[in-house]
Amino acid sequence: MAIITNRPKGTQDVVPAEVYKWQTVERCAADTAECYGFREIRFPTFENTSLFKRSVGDTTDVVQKEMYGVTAKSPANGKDPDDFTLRPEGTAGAARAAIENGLLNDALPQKVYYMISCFRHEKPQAGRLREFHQFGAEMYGSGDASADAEVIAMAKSLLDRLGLDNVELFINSIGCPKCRAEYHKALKEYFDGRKSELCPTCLDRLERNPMRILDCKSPVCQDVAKGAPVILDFLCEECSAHFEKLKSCLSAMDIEFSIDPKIVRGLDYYTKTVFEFITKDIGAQGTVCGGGRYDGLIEQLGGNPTPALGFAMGLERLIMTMENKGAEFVPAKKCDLYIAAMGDKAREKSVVMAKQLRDEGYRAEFDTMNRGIKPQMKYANKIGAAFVIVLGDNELESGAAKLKNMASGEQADIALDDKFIDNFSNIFVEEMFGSADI
RNA sequence: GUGGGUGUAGUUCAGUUGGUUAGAACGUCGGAUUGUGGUCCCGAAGGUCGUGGGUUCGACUCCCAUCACCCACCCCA
Repeated sequence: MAIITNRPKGTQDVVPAEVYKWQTVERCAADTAECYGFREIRFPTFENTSLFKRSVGDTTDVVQKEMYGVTAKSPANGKDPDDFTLRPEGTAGAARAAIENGLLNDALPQKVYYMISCFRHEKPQAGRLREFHQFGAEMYGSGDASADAEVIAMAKSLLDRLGLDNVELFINSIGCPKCRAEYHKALKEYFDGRKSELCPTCLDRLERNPMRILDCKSPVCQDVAKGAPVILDFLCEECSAHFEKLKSCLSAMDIEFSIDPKIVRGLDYYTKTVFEFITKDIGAQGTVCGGGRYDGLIEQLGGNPTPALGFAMGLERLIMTMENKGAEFVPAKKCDLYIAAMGDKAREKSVVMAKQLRDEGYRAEFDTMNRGIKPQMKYANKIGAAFVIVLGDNELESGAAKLKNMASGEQADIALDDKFIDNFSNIFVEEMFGSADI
């Protein structure tokens, strides 16, 4: 407890005993993305603040009250200090990088994915941290609904591979700027008529973004919202056709979904399709994946007009859902051979042997604690060593030692000559995999 | 920003209407005839009971403040 300072609020340490969970999710995500033709992209942890203001939206909560600014202690040459902020999400940075590096001038569609940490200054709670991690995927160039279907299918596929069948898909369309304007007008008219019933925050929303009222958790507002016009009735012909095509694509792929006209999304760049994968198993913050189409963003950021869409998954939420479900993680690899040694000469030899084994790709360990043989055995057991070899004066003299299989307890003779590693390999493969060929 | 809950060993927790050297389990380290792990047995280390005040002869226990963490609202992954 006498620690100099503890971790910042809303951040998390992942100890070695727990990383395997992260690794299984990260590897599975990368594999799935690449299977669908997405390639990894990397971009900075911080960007110019204006990037987020223009993409995520100046009026959103994320931009208004949740961003972490980054300032250098001393601005260079008396110039104005740079205005950077830690990324609160990945879509903006990925889009900026795609434009800046000319990806969008290459063969379309461009499909990218990323594994990043994001930062939002919120009050932490279950499934919500200030530094959190996202697996995201973005697809640039296609305005067709089959692209929406592909992106959703990829997300679904990852969830399936992780063993998460307790996650439900909800989709909606919030239309293009044209039909949304119509809808906003209708919404505003409706709520204006019932202003007196709305909660204070919703009165505010009425001016800024009336669609958010639909999302309000206050029972009174929900009641008022029940009679509100539905976006789907206001979609223009193109948006409506797009949504229909998406639905039939999903059905054709046997991907189950529900339509939820209340899904609005809190980021300004979305158009047409929006979707969420939600679980009820990890508390109030059950959105494990959220995404949608953002056909106007690339142009808004200075690129050529390019339709685009994507999604992000919260890695800690995924892991929590998996833990809760009892889904399987790929266990961490254990030590292959532990070299127990006694006496100076044997200890010296153990250092060399470990190096040679490691050069051949084996996970070898030896004692650096100067402990007796018994504690060494205990340690070998503790770290899950598959085999242990005991080295002492006797062995060095005779040039042979006992190789112990820790699972069975059986020991076999093994020569300590220059064929040692080959011999060990044979025994290792034989006993671990049951056959001599890998 | 607004509510609610919880703070006792590394971890998970006991601790009776306030009573003297604060306990267990797991973990760590060690021992059980000095060269062999896992089970069992024995032992050791490890806590200013979140922090600061107050009440009291006496506080882990009661009161106040403060901090931290957790959960929920809001928002989102």
